[in-house]
Amino acid sequence: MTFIKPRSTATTRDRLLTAAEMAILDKGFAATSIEELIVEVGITKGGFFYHFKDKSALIEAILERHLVAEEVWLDDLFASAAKETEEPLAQFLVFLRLLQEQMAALPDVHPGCLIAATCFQERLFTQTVHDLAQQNLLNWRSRFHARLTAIAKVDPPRYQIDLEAMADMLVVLVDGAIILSKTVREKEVLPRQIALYACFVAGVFGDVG
Amino acid sequence: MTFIKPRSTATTRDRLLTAAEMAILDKGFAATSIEELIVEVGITKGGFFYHFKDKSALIEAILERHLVAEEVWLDDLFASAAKETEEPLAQFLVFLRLLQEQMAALPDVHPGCLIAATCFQERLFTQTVHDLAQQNLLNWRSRFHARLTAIAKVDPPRYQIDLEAMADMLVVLVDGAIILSKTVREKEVLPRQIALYACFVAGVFGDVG
DNA sequence: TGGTACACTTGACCTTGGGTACAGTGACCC
DNA sequence: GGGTCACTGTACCCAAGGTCAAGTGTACCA
Repeated sequence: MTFIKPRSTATTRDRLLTAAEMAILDKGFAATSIEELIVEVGITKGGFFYHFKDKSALIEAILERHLVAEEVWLDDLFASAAKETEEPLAQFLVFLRLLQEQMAALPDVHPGCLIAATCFQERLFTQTVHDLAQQNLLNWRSRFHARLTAIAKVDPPRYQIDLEAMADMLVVLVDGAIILSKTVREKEVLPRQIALYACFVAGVFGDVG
Repeated sequence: MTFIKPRSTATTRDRLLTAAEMAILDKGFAATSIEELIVEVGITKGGFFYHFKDKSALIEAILERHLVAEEVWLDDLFASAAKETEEPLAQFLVFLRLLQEQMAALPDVHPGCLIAATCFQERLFTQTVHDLAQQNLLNWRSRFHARLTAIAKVDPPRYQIDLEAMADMLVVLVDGAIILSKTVREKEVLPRQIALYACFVAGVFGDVG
């Protein structure tokens, strides 16, 4: 009766993470039970707690993995943009266009932002989780801020502007657009906001007709 | 032993709503137990379920009350702005300034947006809750869109711009800024984003130096 | 004055789900 | 052939959501 699958090293843990990430983005952390995850992955409760000491450890691991993946993804987008042009403003606008295209290409409403999902569950998570989320957003902020500073050096802004707030604005727009998009069930919201942000940037630094 | 307080009509229900709203904004819906609410309000479990058939009914009621309060608050801000000037663009900019001031005056990081808190808990709530949230955001969208259209009639935009996206942008910015603000624990984020949005609006429609 | 509706209380009980504990067990590795 | 890894299986605890039925003081109304 005891059907034992071949030893699967880290695969089971990874499949657990993937199943959990999808379920959490889909319906939220609290609504995702350990039970359904182990059924999906095909292990038992003991197996789950062998990998993660509790539910919080699970979301910590998801966030960590997510952070790395997102970093790579952002790097790729920046690299693609850098291939097209060397001029900082043009490069940033290409990056925004790529970002917009990727968001528009998603089949459904954006599955949602893990950070935001954890943000409204304060007491449910450990400090580590909140620290990871913070680190992630600060990373976006500083990356965009560096770009904007580089742009401002070449193309000084037409009027006095808060570059740090402008860097934050993209982060904020993405998270906010996901909320609006999910709530009103319109997938165009996110790409449209990115496009509008690009307009803003172009209007501040460039000469738009 | 049975200590019976004077009949309190709707007060108990209202106190329950207030306690729940604060707790939910503070730590999330899932982390808020019925137990702690009834202790705070000083009733028993039976009393709770007398007022609300379940936890979902509680958040429905909170959202309903919130929707009304927010509407009044928005109306007041618009009315105050209308007192200062009649010109649509100037009026909207005054409104944004007032909004910014109110957000900056909050003692802490903004307690958070109920809509966003529900958005990432899809399966935990009833359809009614999501419909209420949707209605709320669509209300903001259409209000701001009406303002922007009025502005565009008097001061045509300097370049082709998507006014609906621009209306959404304010909604998106507020929700997104709350997330960023809560996550990185910087209360200035929200007022700064509103200020930046005002810059954007002024830059699109007005003549800024 | 008496009746009825309201706003609860009390307490017993059920279920789900997170979490613990621990003794196995097959596969793989040295 | 011994140890470790990656689990299984079982049994059990606790918190929290939720149900049910019977009771009780208060207020208002006829």
